Amino acid sequence: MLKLSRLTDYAAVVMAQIARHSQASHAAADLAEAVQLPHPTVSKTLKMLARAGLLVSQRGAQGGYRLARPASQITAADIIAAIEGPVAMTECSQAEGDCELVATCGVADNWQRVSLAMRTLLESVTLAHLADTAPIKLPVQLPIQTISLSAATA
Amino acid sequence: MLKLSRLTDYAAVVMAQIARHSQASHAAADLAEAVQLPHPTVSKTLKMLARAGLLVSQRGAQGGYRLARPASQITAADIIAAIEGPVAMTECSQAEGDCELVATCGVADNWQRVSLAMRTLLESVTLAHLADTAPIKLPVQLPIQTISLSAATA
DNA sequence: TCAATTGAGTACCATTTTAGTCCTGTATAA
DNA sequence: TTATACAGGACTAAAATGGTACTCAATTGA
Repeated sequence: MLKLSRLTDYAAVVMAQIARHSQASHAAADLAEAVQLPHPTVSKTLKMLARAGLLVSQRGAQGGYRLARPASQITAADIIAAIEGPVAMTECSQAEGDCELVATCGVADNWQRVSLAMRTLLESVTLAHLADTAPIKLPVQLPIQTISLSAATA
Repeated sequence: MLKLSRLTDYAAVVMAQIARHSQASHAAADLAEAVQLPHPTVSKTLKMLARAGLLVSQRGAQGGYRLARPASQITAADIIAAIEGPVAMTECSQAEGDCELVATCGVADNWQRVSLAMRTLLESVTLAHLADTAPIKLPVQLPIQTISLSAATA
């Protein structure tokens, strides 16, 4: 379904939770309680986010996690990449030359372009947007016209 | 990695192959040969595409598969949906009310908007685009500006 | 009417991915 | 120095995915 994995979903929720109180340090246990998810799973998610450089961790008493940079500078693509790896629609859009079907495939190039457009879209959504309880406005009818796909659009 | 499943990838390749010779009927075995993939897998993919109404099948000698409608009227979203189900980023963007974490989640609405934008993007890419050996031009820098995400864009 | 062709359907197995748990180690602050 | 809290890794269970095999049904044409 081209879905995010559950862990990625958790990551977004947890990040949003932290972003809403970005001054404080958040212990894994507190976050787990706040979002009603199992401790170990939240903990694992936090570790992945920290390793990806989106969070900084502080050990010891009064320690916890904080955003590594302002919420407006963390994108949805960052969060997804932290958990699932780089956003790419097909095998061959990640690393080129691995697919032995290139000759008969014939759609690789175009998939990569679509993939790129999706990545760009996800990069345009920031954590600040996600954490905002007021819904972001997405003029969803737009892309059809604005993202020109015809070869004529040189 | 927000990746397509391998079967979906196959589906796109096979559809493109059919689209390039849309007059003829294509036997599963021929297609498998053309795209260098195992027969049974291609066969399975074709059946899913046919059930989704993207292909029509003809049994018996000289039978095979043909496009149910012109390639320009079949979208990437159609193909993905045929194999993986509807494009949706999170559990709750498919059917509402199933997630018992709504209260603590706080990002559901915004994810749904992002999801919708992605679906729109995929709907704007047609099989005709994919099958075209000439790469489609995607002005990938555009969306950041054009797809306004700020709440100010009422 | 019969045989060859070709898709339909189903059941099944192997593999991989995903999710979740647990345990031990280490850094920090009070 | 002790309680707190993250780090890391090993491990298990469950689910999704991918692939195979086999049988049935429909169509064509000799």
